[in-house]
Amino acid sequence: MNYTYQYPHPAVTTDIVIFSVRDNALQVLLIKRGGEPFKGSWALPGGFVRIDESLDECAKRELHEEAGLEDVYLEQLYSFGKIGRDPRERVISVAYFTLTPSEHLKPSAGTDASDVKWFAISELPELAFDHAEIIRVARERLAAKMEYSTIGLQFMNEEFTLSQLQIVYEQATGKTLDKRNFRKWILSLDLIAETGKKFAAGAHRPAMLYRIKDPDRVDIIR
Amino acid sequence: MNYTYQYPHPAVTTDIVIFSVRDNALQVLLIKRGGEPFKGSWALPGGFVRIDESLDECAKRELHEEAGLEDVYLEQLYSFGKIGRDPRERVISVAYFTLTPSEHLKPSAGTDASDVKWFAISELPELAFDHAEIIRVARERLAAKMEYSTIGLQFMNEEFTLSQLQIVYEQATGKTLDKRNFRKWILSLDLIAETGKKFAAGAHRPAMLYRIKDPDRVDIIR
DNA sequence: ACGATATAGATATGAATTACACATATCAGT
DNA sequence: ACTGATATGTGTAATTCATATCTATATCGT
Repeated sequence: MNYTYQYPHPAVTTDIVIFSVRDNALQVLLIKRGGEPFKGSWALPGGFVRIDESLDECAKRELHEEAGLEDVYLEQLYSFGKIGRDPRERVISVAYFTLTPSEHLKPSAGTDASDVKWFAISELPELAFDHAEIIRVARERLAAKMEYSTIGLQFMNEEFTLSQLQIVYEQATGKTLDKRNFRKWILSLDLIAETGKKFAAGAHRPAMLYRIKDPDRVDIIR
Repeated sequence: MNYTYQYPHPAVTTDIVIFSVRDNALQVLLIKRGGEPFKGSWALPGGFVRIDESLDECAKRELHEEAGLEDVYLEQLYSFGKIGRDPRERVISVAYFTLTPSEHLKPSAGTDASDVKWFAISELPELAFDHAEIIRVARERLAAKMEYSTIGLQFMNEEFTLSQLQIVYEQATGKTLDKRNFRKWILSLDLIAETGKKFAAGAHRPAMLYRIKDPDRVDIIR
Protein backbone atom coordinates (compact mmCIF):
# COMPACT_ATOMS: atom_id res chain seq x y z
CA MET A 1 0.00 0.00 0.00
CA ASN A 2 1.21 3.49 -0.81
CA TYR A 3 0.54 6.90 0.69
CA THR A 4 0.45 9.91 -1.57
CA TYR A 5 0.68 13.61 -0.74
CA GLN A 6 0.59 16.80 -2.78
CA TYR A 7 3.78 18.05 -1.16
CA PRO A 8 6.83 16.09 -0.05
CA HIS A 9 6.67 14.95 3.57
CA PRO A 10 9.63 14.14 5.79
CA ALA A 11 9.70 10.99 7.87
CA VAL A 12 9.63 11.51 11.63
CA THR A 13 11.32 9.30 14.20
CA THR A 14 11.91 9.39 17.91
CA ASP A 15 15.32 8.46 19.28
CA ILE A 16 15.91 7.94 22.95
CA VAL A 17 19.00 8.52 25.05
CA ILE A 18 18.78 6.08 27.96
CA PHE A 19 21.01 7.14 30.81
CA SER A 20 22.00 5.11 33.81
CA VAL A 21 24.78 5.29 36.35
CA ARG A 22 26.41 1.86 36.41
CA ASP A 23 29.79 0.79 37.75
CA ASN A 24 30.32 4.31 39.04
CA ALA A 25 30.03 5.83 35.57
CA LEU A 26 27.35 7.54 33.52
CA GLN A 27 26.36 5.12 30.78
CA VAL A 28 24.12 5.08 27.73
CA LEU A 29 22.25 2.15 26.23
CA LEU A 30 22.96 1.58 22.54
CA ILE A 31 21.73 -0.88 19.95
CA LYS A 32 23.79 -2.39 17.18
CA ARG A 33 22.19 -1.77 13.83
CA GLY A 34 21.30 -4.93 11.96
CA GLY A 35 20.42 -3.27 8.65
CA GLU A 36 21.55 -0.52 6.34
CA PRO A 37 22.34 2.30 6.63
CA PHE A 38 25.13 2.22 9.21
CA LYS A 39 24.85 -1.57 9.48
CA GLY A 40 26.98 -2.78 12.38
CA SER A 41 27.26 0.69 13.92
CA TRP A 42 25.83 1.48 17.32
CA ALA A 43 22.80 3.71 17.50
CA LEU A 44 20.20 5.08 19.88
CA PRO A 45 17.03 3.07 20.29
CA GLY A 46 14.24 4.64 18.29
CA GLY A 47 12.04 4.33 15.27
CA PHE A 48 9.44 5.89 13.04
CA VAL A 49 6.45 7.66 14.50
CA ARG A 50 3.25 5.91 13.57
CA ILE A 51 0.52 7.99 12.02
CA ASP A 52 -1.85 7.27 14.89
CA GLU A 53 0.41 7.81 17.90
CA SER A 54 1.68 10.96 19.54
CA LEU A 55 5.39 11.68 19.89
CA ASP A 56 5.33 10.76 23.57
CA GLU A 57 3.51 7.52 22.83
CA CYS A 58 6.05 6.66 20.17
CA ALA A 59 8.96 7.26 22.53
CA LYS A 60 7.31 5.12 25.21
CA ARG A 61 6.66 2.35 22.73
CA GLU A 62 10.21 2.32 21.39
CA LEU A 63 11.54 2.35 24.93
CA HIS A 64 9.51 -0.74 25.66
CA GLU A 65 10.10 -2.57 22.40
CA GLU A 66 13.80 -1.89 22.00
CA ALA A 67 15.01 -1.63 25.57
CA GLY A 68 12.36 -3.41 27.59
CA LEU A 69 11.85 -0.34 29.76
CA GLU A 70 8.63 0.93 31.27
CA ASP A 71 7.65 3.44 33.92
CA VAL A 72 10.78 5.53 33.69
CA TYR A 73 11.27 9.27 33.67
CA LEU A 74 10.94 10.35 30.04
CA GLU A 75 11.46 13.88 28.75
CA GLN A 76 11.50 15.33 25.27
CA LEU A 77 14.98 16.65 24.52
CA TYR A 78 15.18 18.40 21.16
CA SER A 79 14.30 17.86 17.52
CA PHE A 80 17.04 17.25 14.99
CA GLY A 81 16.25 18.04 11.39
CA LYS A 82 19.37 18.80 9.39
CA ILE A 83 19.31 17.86 5.75
CA GLY A 84 21.16 14.64 5.05
CA ARG A 85 21.22 13.31 8.62
CA ASP A 86 19.69 10.12 7.23
CA PRO A 87 20.96 8.96 3.83
CA ARG A 88 17.69 7.22 2.93
CA GLU A 89 15.23 10.07 2.97
CA ARG A 90 14.49 13.28 4.81
CA VAL A 91 14.12 12.26 8.44
CA ILE A 92 13.37 14.50 11.39
CA SER A 93 14.14 12.98 14.77
CA VAL A 94 12.39 14.08 17.92
CA ALA A 95 14.88 13.03 20.58
CA TYR A 96 13.93 12.03 24.11
CA PHE A 97 15.99 11.09 27.10
CA THR A 98 15.29 8.89 30.04
CA LEU A 99 16.88 7.99 33.35
CA THR A 100 16.78 4.51 34.78
CA PRO A 101 18.11 2.84 37.92
CA SER A 102 20.97 0.45 37.38
CA GLU A 103 19.00 -2.56 38.64
CA HIS A 104 16.03 -1.74 36.51
CA LEU A 105 17.27 -3.12 33.25
CA LYS A 106 18.88 -6.32 32.19
CA PRO A 107 19.83 -5.49 28.60
CA SER A 108 18.03 -8.33 26.88
CA ALA A 109 15.92 -6.43 24.45
CA GLY A 110 14.32 -6.72 21.02
CA THR A 111 16.21 -9.34 19.13
CA ASP A 112 19.60 -10.42 20.40
CA ALA A 113 21.46 -9.79 23.64
CA SER A 114 24.74 -8.98 21.89
CA ASP A 115 22.95 -6.20 20.02
CA VAL A 116 22.17 -4.16 23.13
CA LYS A 117 24.92 -2.79 25.30
CA TRP A 118 25.72 -0.16 27.89
CA PHE A 119 28.56 2.24 27.08
CA ALA A 120 30.24 4.67 29.42
CA ILE A 121 29.62 8.20 28.20
CA SER A 122 33.37 8.69 28.05
CA GLU A 123 33.91 5.61 25.91
CA LEU A 124 31.27 5.77 23.22
CA PRO A 125 31.80 3.82 20.01
CA GLU A 126 31.33 5.21 16.52
CA LEU A 127 27.68 6.15 16.28
CA ALA A 128 25.20 6.03 13.42
CA PHE A 129 23.51 9.15 12.00
CA ASP A 130 23.93 12.25 14.17
CA HIS A 131 23.45 10.24 17.32
CA ALA A 132 26.74 11.44 18.78
CA GLU A 133 25.38 14.97 18.71
CA ILE A 134 22.06 13.90 20.21
CA ILE A 135 23.89 12.26 23.09
CA ARG A 136 26.01 15.38 23.57
CA VAL A 137 22.91 17.58 23.81
CA ALA A 138 21.26 15.08 26.17
CA ARG A 139 24.33 15.01 28.37
CA GLU A 140 24.24 18.81 28.64
CA ARG A 141 20.56 18.86 29.49
CA LEU A 142 21.05 16.16 32.09
CA ALA A 143 23.97 17.93 33.74
CA ALA A 144 22.05 21.21 33.87
CA LYS A 145 18.89 19.60 35.19
CA MET A 146 20.75 17.76 37.94
CA GLU A 147 21.55 21.16 39.40
CA TYR A 148 18.11 22.72 39.50
CA SER A 149 15.74 19.77 39.78
CA THR A 150 15.25 16.51 41.65
CA ILE A 151 15.75 14.49 38.45
CA GLY A 152 18.83 12.77 39.90
CA LEU A 153 16.73 10.55 42.16
CA GLN A 154 15.34 8.84 39.07
CA PHE A 155 18.68 7.06 38.75
CA MET A 156 18.33 5.36 42.12
CA ASN A 157 17.23 1.85 42.95
CA GLU A 158 14.57 1.13 45.55
CA GLU A 159 17.11 1.45 48.36
CA PHE A 160 20.45 3.22 48.23
CA THR A 161 23.16 4.76 50.35
CA LEU A 162 24.10 8.42 50.43
CA SER A 163 27.47 7.55 48.92
CA GLN A 164 25.79 5.88 45.97
CA LEU A 165 23.61 8.93 45.51
CA GLN A 166 26.63 11.21 45.64
CA ILE A 167 28.35 9.16 42.96
CA VAL A 168 25.27 9.54 40.76
CA TYR A 169 25.38 13.30 41.19
CA GLU A 170 29.10 13.43 40.53
CA GLN A 171 28.91 11.29 37.42
CA ALA A 172 25.91 13.04 35.95
CA THR A 173 27.19 16.56 36.51
CA GLY A 174 30.87 15.86 36.02
CA LYS A 175 31.69 17.68 39.25
CA THR A 176 33.17 16.34 42.45
CA LEU A 177 31.31 17.12 45.65
CA ASP A 178 32.22 17.42 49.29
CA LYS A 179 30.70 14.53 51.19
CA ARG A 180 29.47 16.49 54.20
CA ASN A 181 28.04 19.34 52.16
CA PHE A 182 26.31 16.97 49.77
CA ARG A 183 24.68 15.10 52.62
CA LYS A 184 23.60 18.26 54.35
CA TRP A 185 22.10 19.55 51.09
CA ILE A 186 20.27 16.41 49.97
CA LEU A 187 18.84 15.76 53.43
CA SER A 188 17.66 19.37 53.74
CA LEU A 189 15.52 18.86 50.61
CA ASP A 190 13.43 16.31 52.53
CA LEU A 191 13.16 14.02 49.50
CA ILE A 192 14.56 10.82 50.97
CA ALA A 193 14.06 8.93 54.21
CA GLU A 194 16.07 6.38 56.14
CA THR A 195 14.81 2.82 55.77
CA GLY A 196 16.39 1.77 59.06
CA LYS A 197 18.24 -0.98 57.23
CA LYS A 198 21.98 -0.96 56.79
CA PHE A 199 24.13 -2.02 53.89
CA ALA A 200 27.40 -3.79 54.63
CA ALA A 201 29.62 -3.55 51.59
CA GLY A 202 33.08 -4.52 52.72
CA ALA A 203 35.68 -4.02 55.35
CA HIS A 204 34.27 -0.81 56.72
CA ARG A 205 31.39 0.72 58.59
CA PRO A 206 28.05 -0.21 56.97
CA ALA A 207 25.99 2.54 55.40
CA MET A 208 22.40 3.53 56.13
CA LEU A 209 19.98 2.70 53.35
CA TYR A 210 17.57 5.39 52.16
CA ARG A 211 14.46 5.37 50.00
CA ILE A 212 12.75 8.06 47.93
CA LYS A 213 9.71 9.51 49.66
CA ASP A 214 7.81 10.23 46.44
CA PRO A 215 9.45 8.15 43.69
CA ASP A 216 7.48 9.46 40.70
CA ARG A 217 7.91 13.10 41.48
CA VAL A 218 10.44 15.36 39.76
CA ASP A 219 10.47 18.97 40.92
CA ILE A 220 12.29 22.13 40.06
CA ILE A 221 14.38 23.35 42.99
CA ARG A 222 16.42 26.52 43.62
CA MET B 1 2.84 16.60 -8.79
CA ASN B 2 2.40 13.94 -6.15
CA TYR B 3 4.75 12.37 -3.63
CA THR B 4 4.30 8.75 -2.68
CA TYR B 5 5.67 6.79 0.27
CA GLN B 6 5.40 3.21 1.43
CA TYR B 7 4.36 4.30 4.91
CA PRO B 8 2.20 7.24 5.96
CA HIS B 9 4.22 10.38 6.72
CA PRO B 10 3.14 13.23 8.96
CA ALA B 11 3.47 16.82 7.82
CA VAL B 12 5.96 18.92 9.76
CA THR B 13 5.66 22.63 10.47
CA THR B 14 7.51 25.19 12.50
CA ASP B 15 5.56 27.70 14.57
CA ILE B 16 7.21 30.65 16.19
CA VAL B 17 6.35 32.50 19.37
CA ILE B 18 7.63 36.04 18.89
CA PHE B 19 8.02 37.84 22.20
CA SER B 20 8.59 41.51 22.75
CA VAL B 21 8.13 43.86 25.68
CA ARG B 22 6.02 46.76 24.39
CA ASP B 23 4.06 49.36 26.32
CA ASN B 24 5.42 47.89 29.56
CA ALA B 25 3.92 44.47 28.86
CA LEU B 26 5.11 41.17 27.47
CA GLN B 27 3.49 40.75 24.08
CA VAL B 28 3.26 38.11 21.37
CA LEU B 29 2.91 38.65 17.63
CA LEU B 30 -0.01 36.81 16.07
CA ILE B 31 -1.36 36.48 12.57
CA LYS B 32 -4.99 36.29 11.61
CA ARG B 33 -5.68 33.19 9.57
CA GLY B 34 -7.03 33.90 6.09
CA GLY B 35 -7.95 30.31 5.20
CA GLU B 36 -9.40 27.19 6.70
CA PRO B 37 -9.07 25.64 9.18
CA PHE B 38 -9.60 28.21 11.95
CA LYS B 39 -10.26 30.92 9.39
CA GLY B 40 -10.40 34.28 11.14
CA SER B 41 -8.71 32.97 14.29
CA TRP B 42 -5.37 34.26 15.45
CA ALA B 43 -2.38 31.96 15.17
CA LEU B 44 1.36 31.83 15.55
CA PRO B 45 3.41 32.60 12.48
CA GLY B 46 4.69 29.40 10.96
CA GLY B 47 4.40 26.99 8.09
CA PHE B 48 5.40 23.72 6.56
CA VAL B 49 9.00 22.61 6.56
CA ARG B 50 10.30 22.33 3.02
CA ILE B 51 11.96 19.10 2.06
CA ASP B 52 15.28 20.82 1.40
CA GLU B 53 15.59 23.07 4.46
CA SER B 54 16.53 22.29 8.05
CA LEU B 55 14.18 23.06 10.94
CA ASP B 56 16.21 26.12 11.91
CA GLU B 57 16.20 27.38 8.33
CA CYS B 58 12.46 26.92 8.14
CA ALA B 59 11.90 28.90 11.34
CA LYS B 60 14.18 31.68 10.09
CA ARG B 61 12.37 31.78 6.77
CA GLU B 62 8.92 31.93 8.34
CA LEU B 63 10.11 34.59 10.70
CA HIS B 64 11.21 36.66 7.75
CA GLU B 65 8.27 35.97 5.46
CA GLU B 66 5.49 36.29 7.97
CA ALA B 67 6.84 38.79 10.46
CA GLY B 68 9.57 40.63 8.55
CA LEU B 69 12.12 39.76 11.23
CA GLU B 70 15.77 38.94 10.75
CA ASP B 71 18.80 38.66 13.00
CA VAL B 72 16.93 37.93 16.18
CA TYR B 73 17.56 35.46 18.94
CA LEU B 74 15.88 32.23 17.87
CA GLU B 75 15.70 29.07 19.96
CA GLN B 76 13.93 25.79 19.43
CA LEU B 77 11.26 25.36 22.09
CA TYR B 78 9.56 21.97 21.90
CA SER B 79 7.85 19.69 19.41
CA PHE B 80 4.10 19.22 19.56
CA GLY B 81 2.71 16.09 18.02
CA LYS B 82 -0.60 15.10 19.54
CA ILE B 83 -3.06 13.33 17.28
CA GLY B 84 -5.73 15.64 15.96
CA ARG B 85 -3.99 18.92 16.68
CA ASP B 86 -4.58 19.83 13.03
CA PRO B 87 -7.91 18.76 11.53
CA ARG B 88 -6.51 18.45 8.01
CA GLU B 89 -3.88 15.78 8.44
CA ARG B 90 -1.32 14.55 10.92
CA VAL B 91 0.90 17.56 11.60
CA ILE B 92 3.86 17.72 13.93
CA SER B 93 4.92 21.22 14.87
CA VAL B 94 8.46 22.05 15.93
CA ALA B 95 7.93 25.24 17.90
CA TYR B 96 10.51 28.00 18.21
CA PHE B 97 10.54 31.20 20.15
CA THR B 98 12.26 34.46 19.55
CA LEU B 99 12.87 37.73 21.38
CA THR B 100 12.87 41.04 19.62
CA PRO B 101 13.37 44.65 20.71
CA SER B 102 10.27 46.80 20.61
CA GLU B 103 11.68 49.15 17.98
CA HIS B 104 12.78 46.31 15.77
CA LEU B 105 9.49 45.48 14.19
CA LYS B 106 6.75 47.48 12.56
CA PRO B 107 4.06 44.82 12.15
CA SER B 108 3.54 45.15 8.40
CA ALA B 109 4.16 41.61 7.33
CA GLY B 110 3.16 39.12 4.69
CA THR B 111 -0.12 40.22 3.25
CA ASP B 112 -2.14 42.77 5.15
CA ALA B 113 -1.37 45.01 8.09
CA SER B 114 -4.63 44.26 9.86
CA ASP B 115 -3.71 40.58 9.79
CA VAL B 116 -0.66 40.97 12.04
CA LYS B 117 -0.99 42.24 15.57
CA TRP B 118 0.73 42.34 18.92
CA PHE B 119 -1.20 40.94 21.88
CA ALA B 120 -0.34 41.30 25.53
CA ILE B 121 0.33 37.85 26.97
CA SER B 122 -2.41 38.49 29.51
CA GLU B 123 -4.96 39.38 26.84
CA LEU B 124 -4.60 36.72 24.19
CA PRO B 125 -7.50 36.12 21.80
CA GLU B 126 -8.91 32.71 20.91
CA LEU B 127 -6.10 30.85 19.21
CA ALA B 128 -6.02 28.32 16.39
CA PHE B 129 -4.80 24.73 16.80
CA ASP B 130 -2.93 24.12 20.08
CA HIS B 131 -1.19 27.47 19.83
CA ALA B 132 -2.40 28.54 23.26
CA GLU B 133 -0.47 25.64 24.74
CA ILE B 134 2.61 26.43 22.68
CA ILE B 135 2.55 29.99 23.97
CA ARG B 136 2.14 28.74 27.52
CA VAL B 137 5.19 26.51 27.21
CA ALA B 138 7.17 29.31 25.59
CA ARG B 139 6.21 31.70 28.38
CA GLU B 140 7.48 29.21 30.96
CA ARG B 141 10.74 28.68 29.12
CA LEU B 142 11.23 32.41 28.78
CA ALA B 143 10.56 33.10 32.44
CA ALA B 144 12.95 30.35 33.51
CA LYS B 145 15.66 31.41 31.10
CA MET B 146 15.47 35.04 32.22
CA GLU B 147 16.71 33.88 35.60
CA TYR B 148 19.72 31.85 34.58
CA SER B 149 20.86 33.38 31.31
CA THR B 150 21.48 36.74 29.68
CA ILE B 151 18.61 36.19 27.24
CA GLY B 152 16.75 39.24 28.58
CA LEU B 153 19.09 41.65 26.83
CA GLN B 154 17.76 40.40 23.49
CA PHE B 155 14.61 42.42 24.20
CA MET B 156 16.48 45.70 24.33
CA ASN B 157 16.85 48.39 21.70
CA GLU B 158 20.22 49.82 20.74
CA GLU B 159 20.18 52.16 23.72
CA PHE B 160 18.11 51.81 26.86
CA THR B 161 17.87 52.91 30.45
CA LEU B 162 18.19 50.68 33.49
CA SER B 163 14.54 51.29 34.30
CA GLN B 164 13.50 50.06 30.88
CA LEU B 165 15.65 46.98 31.36
CA GLN B 166 14.10 46.37 34.76
CA ILE B 167 10.61 46.56 33.28
CA VAL B 168 11.63 43.95 30.71
CA TYR B 169 12.82 41.63 33.46
CA GLU B 170 9.70 42.20 35.51
CA GLN B 171 7.34 41.59 32.61
CA ALA B 172 9.15 38.53 31.31
CA THR B 173 9.49 36.82 34.67
CA GLY B 174 6.26 38.06 36.21
CA LYS B 175 8.11 39.18 39.33
CA THR B 176 8.63 42.64 40.71
CA LEU B 177 12.16 43.66 41.53
CA ASP B 178 13.79 46.14 43.84
CA LYS B 179 15.33 48.89 41.75
CA ARG B 180 18.59 49.23 43.65
CA ASN B 181 19.20 45.51 43.88
CA PHE B 182 18.38 45.01 40.23
CA ARG B 183 20.88 47.68 39.20
CA LYS B 184 23.57 46.27 41.41
CA TRP B 185 22.98 42.80 39.96
CA ILE B 186 22.82 43.69 36.29
CA LEU B 187 25.85 45.97 36.50
CA SER B 188 27.87 43.32 38.32
CA LEU B 189 27.41 41.02 35.33
CA ASP B 190 29.46 43.43 33.20
CA LEU B 191 27.19 42.94 30.19
CA ILE B 192 26.20 46.55 29.53
CA ALA B 193 28.08 49.84 29.36
CA GLU B 194 27.12 53.48 29.72
CA THR B 195 26.86 55.31 26.41
CA GLY B 196 27.48 58.67 28.09
CA LYS B 197 24.22 59.93 26.63
CA LYS B 198 21.21 60.69 28.76
CA PHE B 199 17.53 60.21 28.17
CA ALA B 200 15.14 62.89 29.41
CA ALA B 201 11.67 61.45 29.72
CA GLY B 202 9.67 63.81 31.88
CA ALA B 203 9.68 65.98 34.95
CA HIS B 204 12.53 64.18 36.64
CA ARG B 205 16.18 63.48 36.53
CA PRO B 206 17.21 62.10 33.11
CA ALA B 207 18.42 58.51 32.98
CA MET B 208 21.75 57.28 31.73
CA LEU B 209 21.52 55.35 28.47
CA TYR B 210 23.27 52.01 28.27
CA ARG B 211 24.23 49.70 25.42
CA ILE B 212 24.92 45.97 25.28
CA LYS B 213 28.63 45.19 25.16
CA ASP B 214 28.24 42.04 23.07
CA PRO B 215 24.77 42.17 21.50
CA ASP B 216 24.74 38.74 19.86
CA ARG B 217 25.88 36.84 22.88
CA VAL B 218 23.57 34.87 25.18
CA ASP B 219 25.23 33.13 28.10
CA ILE B 220 24.20 30.92 30.94
CA ILE B 221 24.81 32.59 34.30
CA ARG B 222 24.56 31.40 37.91
C1' DA C 1 11.39 79.26 43.76
C1' DC C 2 8.96 75.05 44.80
C1' DG C 3 6.77 70.61 44.37
C1' DA C 4 6.56 66.36 41.99
C1' DT C 5 8.94 62.56 40.02
C1' DA C 6 12.15 59.11 38.54
C1' DT C 7 17.21 58.42 38.78
C1' DA C 8 21.12 57.28 41.52
C1' DG C 9 24.38 55.47 45.06
C1' DA C 10 25.88 52.82 50.02
C1' DT C 11 25.35 49.99 53.91
C1' DA C 12 23.54 46.58 57.10
C1' DT C 13 21.26 42.13 57.73
C1' DG C 14 20.14 37.44 56.95
C1' DA C 15 20.50 33.25 54.09
C1' DA C 16 22.93 30.11 51.48
C1' DT C 17 27.14 28.08 50.03
C1' DT C 18 31.70 26.61 50.70
C1' DA C 19 35.80 24.93 53.16
C1' DC C 20 37.68 21.84 56.18
C1' DA C 21 39.37 17.26 60.02
C1' DC C 22 38.59 13.51 62.90
C1' DA C 23 35.98 9.63 65.20
C1' DT C 24 33.34 5.14 64.07
C1' DA C 25 32.02 0.52 62.56
C1' DT C 26 33.14 -3.27 60.06
C1' DC C 27 36.22 -6.91 57.68
C1' DA C 28 40.60 -9.28 56.68
C1' DG C 29 44.85 -10.85 57.97
C1' DT C 30 47.96 -12.20 61.41
C1' DA D 1 42.20 -11.07 70.01
C1' DC D 2 44.71 -7.63 68.14
C1' DT D 3 45.93 -4.56 64.10
C1' DG D 4 45.47 -2.24 59.74
C1' DA D 5 42.68 -0.88 56.04
C1' DT D 6 38.55 1.25 54.41
C1' DA D 7 34.33 3.73 53.70
C1' DT D 8 30.75 5.80 56.80
C1' DG D 9 29.31 9.56 59.56
C1' DT D 10 29.34 14.13 61.80
C1' DG D 11 29.88 20.02 63.11
C1' DT D 12 31.59 24.65 62.82
C1' DA D 13 33.73 28.72 60.85
C1' DA D 14 34.36 31.69 56.80
C1' DT D 15 32.64 33.53 52.81
C1' DT D 16 29.64 34.77 49.39
C1' DC D 17 25.23 36.03 47.79
C1' DA D 18 20.62 37.95 48.14
C1' DT D 19 17.57 41.03 50.46
C1' DA D 20 15.96 45.18 52.82
C1' DT D 21 16.16 49.84 53.61
C1' DC D 22 17.28 55.61 53.17
C1' DT D 23 18.67 59.74 51.41
C1' DA D 24 20.42 62.79 47.75
C1' DT D 25 20.13 64.41 42.78
C1' DA D 26 18.59 66.27 38.34
C1' DT D 27 14.97 67.69 35.66
C1' DC D 28 10.12 69.54 34.46
C1' DG D 29 5.91 72.08 35.28
C1' DT D 30 3.69 75.61 37.69
